[in-house]
Amino acid sequence: MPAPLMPREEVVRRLLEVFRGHGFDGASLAQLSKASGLGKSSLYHYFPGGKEDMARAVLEEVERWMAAHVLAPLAAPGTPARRLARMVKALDELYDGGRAACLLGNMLVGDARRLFRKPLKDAFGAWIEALASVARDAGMSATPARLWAEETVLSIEGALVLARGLDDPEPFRRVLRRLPGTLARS
Amino acid sequence: MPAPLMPREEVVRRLLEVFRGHGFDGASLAQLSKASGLGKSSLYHYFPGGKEDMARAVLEEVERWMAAHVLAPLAAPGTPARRLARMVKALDELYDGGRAACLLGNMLVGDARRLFRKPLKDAFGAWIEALASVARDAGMSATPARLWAEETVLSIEGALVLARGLDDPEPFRRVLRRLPGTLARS
DNA sequence: TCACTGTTGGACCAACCGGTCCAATAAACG
DNA sequence: CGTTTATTGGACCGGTTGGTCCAACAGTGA
Repeated sequence: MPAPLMPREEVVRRLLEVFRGHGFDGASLAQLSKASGLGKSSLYHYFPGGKEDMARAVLEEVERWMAAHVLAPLAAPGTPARRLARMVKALDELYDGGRAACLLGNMLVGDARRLFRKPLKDAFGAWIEALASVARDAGMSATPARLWAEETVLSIEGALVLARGLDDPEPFRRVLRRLPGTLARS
Repeated sequence: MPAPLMPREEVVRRLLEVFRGHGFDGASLAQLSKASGLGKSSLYHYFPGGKEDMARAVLEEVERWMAAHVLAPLAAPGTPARRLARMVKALDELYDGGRAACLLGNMLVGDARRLFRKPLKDAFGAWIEALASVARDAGMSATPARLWAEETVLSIEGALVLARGLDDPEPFRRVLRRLPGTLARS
């Protein structure tokens, strides 16, 4: 029983890059195979359900990543500003300073949206709830906290779209830079 | 020389719906043919360059639509608030109250982004410039006006993403509702 | 009426799609 | 060392892709 040459986690991470760049429909098995360095057979060994399975694993990886680098820091002890700052730093890396697209956002296009409606909804929902919790800790009452949280996620997603549209990562960086201030000012 | 049964404009509008729902990669010729009611041959008569040509025509149609329903109202005489309100109304219809996706946004995924980089950049750029002009008319100086304009576009795009992610058009409606106020307050 | 001509459907094509299969491999164990 | 077995590459499958082609069509002008 030979150990796998590449840990499944690493495979998933490579698949993620393909889906993130091309979306679900646009990601072909040939690309997925090339990017992962695995033959089709090995790919189907890891993911018996084919492309849909791969995308599902990628989404779960994103959920894990979010839990570790976004939800956990937001829920950790510390001042709201400090907790937000840790999320900002993680997002800046995840999105390569505004140069990379959002996997979740790209999964909302075409068949993928129907296929992954629930995990997508849950991911956005969890993110918003974690942010709202921080806002409440900063003294906001429930409803404004929720609205601020939605607006925050919305700004980040919108910034990624605009950054790709204008071919300039600046809008994304500006949104991240301003983010902590929006909490204090509200 | 028989007149075309369907004006080219109407064909393009039908193709738009397919691209907007499935993105460029996800839109197949079979879907495009069915949605337009045209056989492949007729489709290639209208668009000799194939799918890329169709997408280009769709993008041009969007540019025309934007010019008529967004840029023109924003540049028209009237108070800034009134001009903004007219754009808001148009956008609310275009995006079906937050239930429909953004064609421009979906064109940023996969090969399409490379293919249509320039028209996409121009479309976003023109939109932002028209908004910035309104902001300047409202008394803002150049730089804040530009920032406000970018933030406005970013909020709309982000709201569309979030609305689709949460499966709830409310974030989009809220952004539109609040939009006029953001100008006054800045 | 009839030739003309822009338009049409759909057969057809090679290439690629997602997916299956199996012989060959190579670490672990006896 | 040989057996076992999880893992592997890649040939292969039917179906679909984007794209081509052409015979038939239907208004128009003479």
